[in-house]
Amino acid sequence: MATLRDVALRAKVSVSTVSRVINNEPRVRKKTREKVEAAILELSYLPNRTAQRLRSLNAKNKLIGLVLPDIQNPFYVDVVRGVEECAYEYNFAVMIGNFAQDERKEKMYLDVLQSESVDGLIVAPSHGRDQHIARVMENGYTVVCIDRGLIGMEVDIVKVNNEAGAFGAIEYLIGLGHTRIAHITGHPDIPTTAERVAGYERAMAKYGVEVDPELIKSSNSDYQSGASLMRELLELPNPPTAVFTANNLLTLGALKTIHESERTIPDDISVVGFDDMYWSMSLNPPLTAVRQSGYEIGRKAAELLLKRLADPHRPAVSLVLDTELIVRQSCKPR
Amino acid sequence: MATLRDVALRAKVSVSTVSRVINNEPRVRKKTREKVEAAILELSYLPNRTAQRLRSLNAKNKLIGLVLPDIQNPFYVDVVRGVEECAYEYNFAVMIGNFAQDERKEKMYLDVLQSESVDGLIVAPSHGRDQHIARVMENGYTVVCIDRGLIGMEVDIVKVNNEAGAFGAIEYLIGLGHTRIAHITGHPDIPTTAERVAGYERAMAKYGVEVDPELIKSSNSDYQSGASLMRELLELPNPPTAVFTANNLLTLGALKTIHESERTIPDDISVVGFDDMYWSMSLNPPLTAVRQSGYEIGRKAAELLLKRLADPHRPAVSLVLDTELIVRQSCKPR
DNA sequence: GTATGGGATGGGAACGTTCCCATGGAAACG
DNA sequence: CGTTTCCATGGGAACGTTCCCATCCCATAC
Repeated sequence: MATLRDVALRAKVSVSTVSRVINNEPRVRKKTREKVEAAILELSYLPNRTAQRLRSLNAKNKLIGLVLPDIQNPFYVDVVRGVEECAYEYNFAVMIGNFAQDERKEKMYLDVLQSESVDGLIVAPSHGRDQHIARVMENGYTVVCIDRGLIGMEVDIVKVNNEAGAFGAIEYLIGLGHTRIAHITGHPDIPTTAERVAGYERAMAKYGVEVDPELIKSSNSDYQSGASLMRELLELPNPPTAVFTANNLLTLGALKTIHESERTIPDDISVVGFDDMYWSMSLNPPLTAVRQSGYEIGRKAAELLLKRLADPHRPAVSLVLDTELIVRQSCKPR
Repeated sequence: MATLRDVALRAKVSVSTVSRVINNEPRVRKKTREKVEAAILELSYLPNRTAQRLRSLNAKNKLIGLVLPDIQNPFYVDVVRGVEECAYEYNFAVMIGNFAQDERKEKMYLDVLQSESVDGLIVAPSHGRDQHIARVMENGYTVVCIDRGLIGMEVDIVKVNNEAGAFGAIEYLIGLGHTRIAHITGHPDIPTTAERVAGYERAMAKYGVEVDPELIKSSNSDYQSGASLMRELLELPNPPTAVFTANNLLTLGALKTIHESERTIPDDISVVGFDDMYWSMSLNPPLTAVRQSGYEIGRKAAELLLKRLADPHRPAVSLVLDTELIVRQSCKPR
């Protein structure tokens, strides 16, 4: 591949001048610039980003890292879209690491991205006391957290009001006359889990509905867990009449179990899921869900990161977006 | 961040020696190695991959690029998983570019990844005569194509037998007594589209079912197109009794339209989709689909790439995986 | 005409590595 | 004991940029 030097030789100018041209610096005579541009075209020269990055310490790398817990989860796919679209507009490239809820893998990706000298990172911490991310911040990297905060750290956060979202879902179910409302939650260490449980409990308390501890189930935040926890609930001597699932994957898993058990929704059991998907209305039945826009979260996070890159001394911001209850047909009055 | 030099100073050895340690070269005395390792730990040193990459021309960068047409499509998410898992095992990092079916964006990501001096690329070409990818190969990069080939190029390919997959789906529908079978296909320029249409036509021909051209619809390969093409089909004076949708997104879009029109599947219309999803059984009704394993495709592609990196002179391989018809409940005898 | 200034350009160090080559010393051999 | 060999280590150039500094040229002011 052609280098700066090749272009310089071809255009009969110095390396410095070519560098100035590709960086759009004003101090280049029009004629020179044209000569250089011609040479660039002829050699189909591409700046070597590796060398650029090695050399410059300013935010010129045009690369941001995105570290996600689970790319299988459609929610995070939306986040990717949001981040990417914003980054693209500003000519930033995005490097994605998917750690699949595996903390070792998370650390590995964090290390790799630091080694790549990214300008900044957008991360969904595996839990609130994520040491690895704290370490990254100590190393001077700009970080924006999504979905989950970081305890005791001054850091930009974009998330959703999980407590209120869950509260709304439960309130809705209670309004339909349900009292035996189960909650399939995510992994207990994930901050959003606690927030969603809190919303559940607050709603139950507000309407004086007793919380039966055996109706709150948790293990992991994945499809398998959703399926198996739902099975446990259905096998209870006094099974729930409604279930609130704490994320996408859990919802899908729970639906699978319910369908396998030959029960029908919402006649036998009502379902509200956290996380909406664009194809939720094609589910059986069209799913009533608490929508949080992954796209919006991703986009805002990227904007925040880019802004902070421009002004590192801006105080940390905590952006809490609202959720919306999308009522479809998976719930029925009791 | 600590550099090689810092570590060298701390361990009282030369930079070269430290470099040897981090590259596991044998020619280092045990005592020296331990000294260096201690220093690395104390300074929590991370090799700067940017500098490593700049310097070394061998396949030591441990970075592969993955360029995908649409990360919204669950199929490609599975591909990502497959690639990533294989890469992780070999300590490679993956850099993902999602070009959202936008050729300009595709070129941008291809350029960026070249500029990043990746070791190799896994790409799903936007179409069979993709000039951009050809250019990348001319530049000497190792490329593996997935899902779609590259006309007239000696390149590794991992794909699925689309023609046979489609054939099987149509054969199944004909076996149920359907004759007015619509086909909602993807973008006409995408090679897989043509292959799937060919399978459709071969099946129709084999069983002597007349092909009504107005039942073959195409525009783009996305959710919106699926929805609107399905609408056109339903508005036909003599609507189809079955529909075969050529991918994931088209299927979901078509389902949306059918549900909105208050028709029921499979009573009013039977549906077979290309692409299975882990939650297909939770759709309304559980979807009959042609399964292709994105995970397997991604994994094989990564293996092929890594192998070729080790042996650049290996002749190009074309891996064609089989599809499988998963019969659920979205079809009914006519 | 000389001095002053500023815009355009070139030269070269530096970024953090790798890798070739040089060097020193211990072991092995006669 | 001297010579050879080999292993462990160090020195320093190179990778392709950026950016500081120096230089040169030309215009303007005196």
